[in-house]
Amino acid sequence: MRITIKDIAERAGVSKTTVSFAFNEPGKISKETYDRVMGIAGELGYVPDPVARTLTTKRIGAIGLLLPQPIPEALRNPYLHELMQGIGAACHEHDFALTVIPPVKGRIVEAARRAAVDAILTIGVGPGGSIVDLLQKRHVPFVTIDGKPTDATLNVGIDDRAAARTLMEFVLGLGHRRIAIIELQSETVNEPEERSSLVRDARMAGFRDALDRAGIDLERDVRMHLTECSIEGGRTAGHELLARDEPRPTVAVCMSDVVAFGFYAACRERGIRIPEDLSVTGFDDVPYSSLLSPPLTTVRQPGYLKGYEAARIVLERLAGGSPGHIVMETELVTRTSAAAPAGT
Amino acid sequence: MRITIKDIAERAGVSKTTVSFAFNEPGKISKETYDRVMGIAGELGYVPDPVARTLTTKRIGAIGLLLPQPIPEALRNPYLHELMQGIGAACHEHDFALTVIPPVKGRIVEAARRAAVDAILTIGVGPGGSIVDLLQKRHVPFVTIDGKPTDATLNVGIDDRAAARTLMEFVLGLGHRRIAIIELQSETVNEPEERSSLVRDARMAGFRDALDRAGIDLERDVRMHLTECSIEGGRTAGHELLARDEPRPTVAVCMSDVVAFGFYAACRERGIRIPEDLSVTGFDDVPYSSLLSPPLTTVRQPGYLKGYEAARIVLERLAGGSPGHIVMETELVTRTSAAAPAGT
DNA sequence: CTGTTAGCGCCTTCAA
DNA sequence: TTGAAGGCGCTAACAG
Repeated sequence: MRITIKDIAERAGVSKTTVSFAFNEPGKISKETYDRVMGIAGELGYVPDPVARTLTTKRIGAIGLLLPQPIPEALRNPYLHELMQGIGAACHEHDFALTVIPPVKGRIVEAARRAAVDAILTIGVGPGGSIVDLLQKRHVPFVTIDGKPTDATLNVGIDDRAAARTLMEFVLGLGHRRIAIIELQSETVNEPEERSSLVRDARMAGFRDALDRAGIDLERDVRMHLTECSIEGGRTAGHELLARDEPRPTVAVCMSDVVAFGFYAACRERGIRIPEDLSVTGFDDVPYSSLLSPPLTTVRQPGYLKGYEAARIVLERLAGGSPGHIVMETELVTRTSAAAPAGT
Repeated sequence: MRITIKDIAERAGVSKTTVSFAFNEPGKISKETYDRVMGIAGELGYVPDPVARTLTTKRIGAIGLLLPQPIPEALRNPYLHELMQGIGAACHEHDFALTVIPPVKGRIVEAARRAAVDAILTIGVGPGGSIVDLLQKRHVPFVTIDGKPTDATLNVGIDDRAAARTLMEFVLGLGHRRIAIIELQSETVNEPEERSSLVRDARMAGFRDALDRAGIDLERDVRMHLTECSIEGGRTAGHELLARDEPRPTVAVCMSDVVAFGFYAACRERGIRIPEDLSVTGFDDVPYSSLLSPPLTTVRQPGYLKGYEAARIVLERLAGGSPGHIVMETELVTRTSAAAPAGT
């Protein structure tokens, strides 16, 4: 049997209220009672139960991060680490913990239903989903990251489409015409309706914008590869692409830096030089992108800041405020992994 | 006002129990009542409160990971990402969430005190600490990762000392005599008593074992650099070390891969070639270590598996089992970042 | 199959 | 400064 506030009260010959005060508002009781109560609490090893406490205070001290995939998969993407660091920074300011919430039995709504947190951050969730509906019912303030800004959903994001277009324009400007796009496949865990990836769709639209203008038909002239968002995913895609007999693309446009990393590995394993034999680009600009050889040409987006701002405004909401959407800047970072195609 | 089980019960003309059954054990009530109850719940937007539920079920569905530092700092080390992926895999099997718990006001005990979780994993906490004491009082099962196995604390770890010795022996075998060790500095957030780093101490002991045998005095002949465990920390240490006038060390032995990554950056910025001008070694063998150029010589330890096993056994404990300590294997991974010193 | 009655452990009015 | 009583929202016996 755990020892409770009642035990301490009895042993100290005071009421539960007094014990509660001792722990929460020591100023309200005399030093003598305080000492006596705390002394006994120490002896008996009493620690107030955080859950019971939450039931009345309505604060559990944690903000939830709703993941579209199981934790191991999700954490393979260093971009998420950036996001989490930013969220962690905001948590630090408010002494909050960060609860990472994976789908339950493949269902993200179910996870949202049972999450014991004060506020929630979602990744890539659209406004139409049942998650939004649920969170509203629960009265848990939430903010979407890389979602879709609407009246009903507060969002922190970037203009993925414009950023993707800029990147593709740069690639085209280099002279590339045989292009491969390494696209992110949807998580397999969610229900079909929730499964569309807003980010992927927006980036594809941006690519298409640039391609269209250059007179290139995405469906016909561009080689598409679907892959998991991880080093291994990129590596596999790289091998698949490089193993083909057809004329090799001159550039691999990866939808995420981490995928490009895997691509690097595949290239090395096959003796393909970057960028001499093949140009590679990424998206995100995580710290490793500048460490690899050659440094990766990519689109920088402020992952840390996105996480920080998202957490900050969801906490602001929790406190009764009404912050607005946030759109952040991106920047094309040209390094040496992408060059003009050979024979130009 | 939130809507509660009571509202549903009244509206449906049944007792709270029935509503509870509808949500938890639908088999125990008739289909008709079930439909009626759920219909009303749907209309009114009722979602059972996870916290209230926890008060009686004694299960909140989350396992806590107690961090010795604020989240942003801690997450700068990719080794932690590995650990978390493993923990996440175990969470997945049990439909648990993972609550990352940073120190509260610089105090890790305080964080442990208020964490609303079913079980706890700690990183690098010794058995003597107040944390262990507290967790025992709270009756929260816990397992230490990279801690110290004792009767009172279940631990999952490796033999850091032996691994470090093996690494240093390898370095010495290569012929290096001017050695620099890039050591991890303690987190600054914790109270002095909690601040010692078991891992760092064990690895230093291992280095010393090897050095002693080679007749090298660690205090006198080895250059020590303290640094934060991050890319930036390694980069800073690298610049400090390389900026000196004295004869440059021929090898930099980093206590963590991520520090070595930063060292790579510093070397590149100064035009120092690895390993021609300077050998570099790491510790952990995270995925990026084999992607960088040159691939990093390091000690592999199974981060993912450690996380997985730690979470698995703490959950086993939660379920009433009595698992034992786990010691995992390490392996020296010799790649090309370390070679014989120039002029050998 | 359904309802009644008790708590779970704590905080918080309101009085004293 | 302290105490008594009530309630937070839910589940868990135990009846019926």
